[in-house]
Amino acid sequence: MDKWMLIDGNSIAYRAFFAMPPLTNSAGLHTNAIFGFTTMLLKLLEEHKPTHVLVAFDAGKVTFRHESYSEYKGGRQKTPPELSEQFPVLKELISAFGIQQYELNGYEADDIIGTLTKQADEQGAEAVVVTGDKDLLQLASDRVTVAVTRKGVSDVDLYTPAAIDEKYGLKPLQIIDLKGLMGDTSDNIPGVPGVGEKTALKLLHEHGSVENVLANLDRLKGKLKERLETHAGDAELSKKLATIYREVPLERSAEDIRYGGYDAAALGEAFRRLEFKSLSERLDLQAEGGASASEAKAAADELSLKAIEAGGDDKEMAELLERLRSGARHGLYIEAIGDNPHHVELLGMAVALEDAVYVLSMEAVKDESAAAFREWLADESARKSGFDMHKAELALHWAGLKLGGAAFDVQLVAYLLDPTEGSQLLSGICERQGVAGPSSDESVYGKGAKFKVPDEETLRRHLALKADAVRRLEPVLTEELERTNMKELYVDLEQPLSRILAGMELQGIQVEKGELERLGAELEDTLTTTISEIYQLAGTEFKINSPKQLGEVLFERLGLKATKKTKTGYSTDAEVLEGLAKEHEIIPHILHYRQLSKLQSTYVEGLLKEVREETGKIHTYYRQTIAATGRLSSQFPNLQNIPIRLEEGRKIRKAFLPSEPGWSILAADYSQIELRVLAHISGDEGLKEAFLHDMDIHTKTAMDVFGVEAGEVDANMRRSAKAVNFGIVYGISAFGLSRNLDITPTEAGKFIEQYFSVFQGVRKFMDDIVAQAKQDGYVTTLLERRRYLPEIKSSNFNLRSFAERTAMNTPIQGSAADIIKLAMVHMDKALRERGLRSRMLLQVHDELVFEVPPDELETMKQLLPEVMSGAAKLDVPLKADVSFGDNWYEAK
DNA sequence: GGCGTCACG
DNA sequence: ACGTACGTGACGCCT
Repeated sequence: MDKWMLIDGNSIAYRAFFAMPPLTNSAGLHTNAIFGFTTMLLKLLEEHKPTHVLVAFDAGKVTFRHESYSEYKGGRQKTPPELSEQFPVLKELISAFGIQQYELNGYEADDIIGTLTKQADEQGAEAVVVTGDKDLLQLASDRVTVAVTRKGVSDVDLYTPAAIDEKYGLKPLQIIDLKGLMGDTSDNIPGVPGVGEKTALKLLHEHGSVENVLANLDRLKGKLKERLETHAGDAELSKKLATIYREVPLERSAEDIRYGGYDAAALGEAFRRLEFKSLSERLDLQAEGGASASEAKAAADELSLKAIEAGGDDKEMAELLERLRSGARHGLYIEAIGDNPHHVELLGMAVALEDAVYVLSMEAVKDESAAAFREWLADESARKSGFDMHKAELALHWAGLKLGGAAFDVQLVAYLLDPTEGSQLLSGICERQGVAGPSSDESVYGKGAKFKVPDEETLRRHLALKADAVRRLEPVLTEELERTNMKELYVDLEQPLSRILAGMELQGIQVEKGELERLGAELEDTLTTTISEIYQLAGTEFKINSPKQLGEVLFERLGLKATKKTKTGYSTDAEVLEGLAKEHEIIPHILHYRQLSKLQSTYVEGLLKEVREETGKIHTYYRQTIAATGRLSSQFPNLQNIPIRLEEGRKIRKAFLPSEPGWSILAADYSQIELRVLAHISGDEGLKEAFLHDMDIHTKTAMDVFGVEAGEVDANMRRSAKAVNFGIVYGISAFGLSRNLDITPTEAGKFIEQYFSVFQGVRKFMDDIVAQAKQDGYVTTLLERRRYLPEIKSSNFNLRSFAERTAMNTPIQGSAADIIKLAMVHMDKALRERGLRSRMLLQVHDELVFEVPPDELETMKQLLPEVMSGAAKLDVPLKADVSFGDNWYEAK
């Protein structure tokens, strides 16, 4: 039977563009969308073996839809130039594939595809529609399947009418009604405000269509009814806009789009120009009967999967161990479910070898027959390749198991290769690297309330695919690390650090619940009186924590003047309130309330919930693959934002203690590390001079900017200079500085100009780094950590400006992060070499916190600042100030 | 789940 | 003319 494949060209190109990391050939042409498109195309051709193929594109800016709604697709971001330049090349490539493409003025690709599926249906052919846009689900029928890309491009979900029914409980055509109610921001289709997918589905399950919903409004009530009444017209219009037109006057016949395979010579040439080496090799291999990308996936599907269960035949276990002990290249995957690794559920693990994947249930791992396997897991000298072994190490620890010898971590390496990639999921990493991978966790487990562990067979297969993906990713990622000069950063810094972090987290920090509870009780008292004062002054009771209600009280009931608004209403943030402080007696009380309630909910109640009953300790989780600059982040709870600036909050730190009697908390923080880094990388003579003489940098800046002597710098001048210094580190703008100092942008601009005329090396650095980012597409830190800034070439002012500030800030913040990470690795080594019992507990970006036995206090007071300042050799000295006490509060 | 707010460096 | 300072995480409210 004939099978037509109809591809929504614009949609897939867009998806590919945003799913792939930036990629250019040596001529400077961006190629990531083309690469993603091609990877997907190859896979689809292999999987579906279509007899007819067509790629449809949108043509022109105006379609018939604009006649009924001129705002259609309005407000949409302009196609980034990095993508537009790829379209002509993509179209050539599609021709080299021997595939027909088609566009028609006044119609969108959807309409062309809709018309063709109708024709396919009439001719009794099957069709598969490929798109990134769920709107096209309306085309599904007995013969038409819609393949929608899932989080990127290389994976698709196949929607038949049955699948649509299962997922949405709707018939394909009702997708139009769904969109009519929900709207679609990306196409500027309004829908009904406040109606999202959930509400829309509920309405449609009950009434079937937009028209029926509107006809039965009397059966609804409240806000929803109101909104549907007000926006009935929008809903009807939106439905109309979402309806695909299936009578496009096409000038193509079925015969025109018959697919006869690609022209190897033309395609080879196109790949060479694009510098798609891996794709080229795959196709060459394919010509010789080797494995193509899609065949690799097929091979993965046919993995030889060996399930190892508790009390089972131990022949396979013996076989696995023998091969692991011989150092066979492998991929290890340990499935830990849950966000907090100190409280996860382990579902099993898998070890992939070249020709087989062994999947072990947790019972099997804990079984007496698996003693040798556990020994291998724990063996520090047995090199392991895995995925997020940091989390795995914690999870296994709490399950009474050890993980040692982590040597290659796919997640950590993927983070280094592109730290801005939101979540480093294995499925996404595979996609970006063009390697066959597992389905997304979400599709296997579901999410949120629907989370469910699947049947054994599905689970085993999922784990097997993950372990196998890890095994196949290792060489690919290693090559990437080398290409980007980050091998050393990984091997000598990030990988060892991940083990140190796990150690700190497992150690935990002692917290005295009694102290928190005392503070909580005090807060409670003050809160109670503050609340009643606020109610009294407002003349009404309301939820002070609700910005909506607070706004109504302040700006409507009390008639204060609203100075700023947010998306949803009045802004009531501290800046606004401080501006109103003199206008009404209630304002200081509200500010006070805010401060106390933050302390109570986040720091007293929040922290109390995190204290482990058995040990009285809090175990945070440092995340090494989140921050785009290379910093760590801390979760469950966040111990990097414990109050310090205001005395009331600072008292929280009294609850953090050493875990052994008589020990001390020792802390050391870098002094002005970011400005010292700036002095180093900019080479600015004035700035270097200041640090070589260990001057107060803000006073020195004030002297130079205001042209006065040290004695003439008053508090206000120093404050301004300090703000300028912050601004410099953040990637200065007159607007930002003006807001911070509460002066006009013009005045701020003068400050900045004055600063740059004194610190000319800094100005040069700022100019150069932006130019370099534009040229290379990325910036780097001291240790070659990389951050891509594709938006630096954007034609959108905001996006571009943001990227420029990031280009200035990331080398500074990121190098500072590199340095303290180095200090952690050096410190860990120093402690072990000297046989010290002191323990590293916390890192707070420029500060390290230890617990120290009394007999080591003197040693540590020397050693710690020494190691920290010696972590990197810069053109200016690094300085660390050390302090200690009986708790974290006292160590100041 | 999105938003506003606020804690830290 | 544009309209933001850089990097994070947690809480309460509201829909």
